[in-house]
Amino acid sequence: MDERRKTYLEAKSRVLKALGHPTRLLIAEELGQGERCVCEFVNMTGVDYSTISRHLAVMKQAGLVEHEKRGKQVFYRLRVPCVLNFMECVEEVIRSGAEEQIRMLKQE
Amino acid sequence: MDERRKTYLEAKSRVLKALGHPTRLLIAEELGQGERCVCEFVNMTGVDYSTISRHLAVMKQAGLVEHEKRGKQVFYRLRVPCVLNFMECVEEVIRSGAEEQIRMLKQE
DNA sequence: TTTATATTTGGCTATTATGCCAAATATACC
DNA sequence: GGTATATTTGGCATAATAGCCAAATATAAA
Repeated sequence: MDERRKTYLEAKSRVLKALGHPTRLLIAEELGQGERCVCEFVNMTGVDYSTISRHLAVMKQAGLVEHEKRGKQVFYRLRVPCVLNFMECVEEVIRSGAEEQIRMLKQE
Repeated sequence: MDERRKTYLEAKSRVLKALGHPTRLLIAEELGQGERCVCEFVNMTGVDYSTISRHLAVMKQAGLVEHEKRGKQVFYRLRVPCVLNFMECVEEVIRSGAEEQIRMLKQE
């Protein structure tokens, strides 16, 4: 496999990985509704500020979000909203997986 | 946050996480061209059979792939090909991230 | 039935990710 | 300036991932 493809696979998988955590996916989905401050994610999830802050850093690093400081608060937004379009297909994967499970159970 | 959403976020993030590794993403992309046996991924990547086998198990568990044994070989295929449609948007995230990096460099 | 090939699993180690607490920083408000 | 609020960072403990080797399993072929 050539080096270029390898590097590109790493970059692309970093983006997908940044969505591959329940809290970060929640953040992405919420940002789909518009910008949010860090505190809103803290309230919504009940996890520590420091944890949310680190999740946001992962998402920033992957290129998913950008932020802006206004007053005491920091507001985050989705840089590329098309990532939310993944969800329909992801849901299909889950449905299809569930059906498979059921089929397997019946067979045994 | 209600329990149902939490469970759903976990399922969805598991799917994205299963694509969030360079080797597994390569596997997904290759399967986009048609079914492949395990040995092909081993040859293509140079990583151990045992490692590829475990990556495939992660993808199976997430609902991304299914397999069929024929003779000595096991063939894998994508269960839900729409996951490959993510890539265009993922590439946009990367481009947009790169542009941001350049902008930041110029500012400093 | 022995042998060779393809794949998975057990076991281990090293690396990375997650999450908390406490401390640092930044900003508004008094 | 002092205080309160919002956020990030350092430090640490624990858990999860990734990858290898060796061994187990399955199947075909000799």
